[in-house]
Amino acid sequence: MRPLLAGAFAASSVSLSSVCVPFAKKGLVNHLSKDPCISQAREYIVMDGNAAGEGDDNVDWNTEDELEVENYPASSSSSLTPPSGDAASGSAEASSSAGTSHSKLFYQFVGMGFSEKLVAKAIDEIGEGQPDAILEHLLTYKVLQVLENSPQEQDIDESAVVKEEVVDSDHFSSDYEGSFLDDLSDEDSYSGSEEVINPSSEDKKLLSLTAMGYPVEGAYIAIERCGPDASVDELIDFICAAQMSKEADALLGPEEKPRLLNDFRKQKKRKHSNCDAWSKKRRGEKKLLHGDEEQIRLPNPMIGFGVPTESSTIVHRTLPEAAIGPPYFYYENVALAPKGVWDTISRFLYDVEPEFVDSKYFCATARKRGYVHNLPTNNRFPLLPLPPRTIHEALPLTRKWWPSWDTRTKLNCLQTCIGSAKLTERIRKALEDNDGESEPPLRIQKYVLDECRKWNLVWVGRNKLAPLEPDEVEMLLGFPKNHTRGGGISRTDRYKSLGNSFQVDTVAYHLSVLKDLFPAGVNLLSLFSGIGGAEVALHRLGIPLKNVVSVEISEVNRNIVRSWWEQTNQKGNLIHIADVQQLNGDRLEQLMNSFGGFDLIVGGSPCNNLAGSNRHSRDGLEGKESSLFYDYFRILDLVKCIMSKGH
DNA sequence: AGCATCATGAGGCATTTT
DNA sequence: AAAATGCCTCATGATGCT
Repeated sequence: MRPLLAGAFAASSVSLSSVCVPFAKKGLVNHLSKDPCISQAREYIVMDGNAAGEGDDNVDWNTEDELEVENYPASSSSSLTPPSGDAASGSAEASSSAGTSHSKLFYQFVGMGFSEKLVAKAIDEIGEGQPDAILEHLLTYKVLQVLENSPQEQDIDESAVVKEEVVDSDHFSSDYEGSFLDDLSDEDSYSGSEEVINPSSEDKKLLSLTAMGYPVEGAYIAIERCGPDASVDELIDFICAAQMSKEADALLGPEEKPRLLNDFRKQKKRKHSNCDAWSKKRRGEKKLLHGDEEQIRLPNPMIGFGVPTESSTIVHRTLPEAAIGPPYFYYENVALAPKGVWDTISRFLYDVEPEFVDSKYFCATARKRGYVHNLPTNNRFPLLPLPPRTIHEALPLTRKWWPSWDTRTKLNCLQTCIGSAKLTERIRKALEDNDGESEPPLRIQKYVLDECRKWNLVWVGRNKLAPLEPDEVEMLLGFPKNHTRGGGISRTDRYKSLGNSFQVDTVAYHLSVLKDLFPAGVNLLSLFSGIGGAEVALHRLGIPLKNVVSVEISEVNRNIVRSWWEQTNQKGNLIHIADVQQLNGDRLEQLMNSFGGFDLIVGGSPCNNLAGSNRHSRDGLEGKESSLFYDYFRILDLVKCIMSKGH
């Protein structure tokens, strides 16, 4: 069910029941009722000016022209340049605002598997303020449509799919039909003729359940697990049982000792096996046994597909067809995201298994991150010289004051804030109270160590602890000294920009395989560039940067990258773009035409709604900033389409 | 307005104990 | 098994200063 889905939006409109499921599950429905995307949509309507009142007809993004535009990222063959010539040459404001207005709520529903036309219509009729109502509407509409046996909408969708097939035929080639059928049938139909029948019954059950007040996601999961033959009563039983024993998830792991890699591959094999064989029955059994859906789990130790220091077995992996480049892509975010986030990310990014790596295997500080990429994994090599691997090596001056009872050898994750002076003062007082002894009491040791670990404090004097200096953070993360210094950036912003950045040695190790592949250099699209972690990594690897399109919202960060670019005597071109949401297909195509496409797309989208340190708005992938992940996917998919079109 | 400073837990996994 | 404990986390918002 997966490959096509991520491959193009159009695919998601094929079959509601099979495609919609993964996106309707955990969190999405709930998150939709939160405000970020909705408020943005509201803002847009207000700004748009022509939405006088709640009228259905006045919202211009539902006109036919706009629908044409909406379709272009999906059915790319029809037009990557919108059909209306004036749209291409139109003002930047007009085209970009039309693009951004759909990017959140609209794309979320489209991502759930509803056709763009349906979604636009539903949003138009109901309004952005009631996402749940929109969802219900979409489900109801789909069911009614099937019941009434009016294939109009489906005809439209299928035609869209046919277009897609033409475009992506080289990607899917012989595999295409298999995965496509997989997508359509998924759970049941052994022959294409049943496709219409069974989904309808499932949808009917779904509608019944939701009408009875059961949550949509629960109903979906129940149907998925109990199979299409289950009665409504059975489904209700399942939902109740699931609610009563939520801890069933915990059973997921024990016997599957091997790391995530193996789990994941097991899971994936079924998808790539022939479409007929792996029956829903088998799948249902497994899922019933294990409680909830299979989830991506973090490996232990967190060394991904291998790190230079740990002599591990060489890992081979098979990428899903849809994931294979060009271009190469590399996506990064925090490993310890809320449940289900990485499942969603992986699903969008062509079902590529995330590589979870802790940078403590590369340097003196921990940094647990997940990387989704389609790069080769053999013959990687690390940056030289190897960075210091312990605190003592990295910060030799602290050794003199480091007490024996502080057994830390690695720092914890470098974040965006540092410990306060009040805190280090409190610690100093507590230590001085027992200064006569050779060692402070265990209770004090415990207190001090807890604070040291929490705030990454280091010993700079007798009883004196301090947070790291910005240049020390630069060094630990693999950036050149003073990389973020000067040029109008404040100290606070330095910590923030650094805390949000890559660990260069880690990323460079992954990107090192590109050196042989692109001896003449790469064209790089760098989304959410920040302070240029990817650029620095490639440069230090000795991979020439030919053309770099860097998208970064923060002006101080852009200045940092610009400054670095000039100081390192780059021969290529650096093009800065501020807002990732303003980057549309036209602009991309224009850029790519000028230098022949991108070789690599790198990006780490905002983590602040995912990170554990966030007390206020850890809203998950649908959070205000973290939902920009969907723009990474959107742009990556656009580039893929454009690249395949060009060849 | 910009900057620095400070206080503010929960979620989730792993490990240990009961 | 189940409960308790340990441990870690690319942060936000309020406040006061210049």
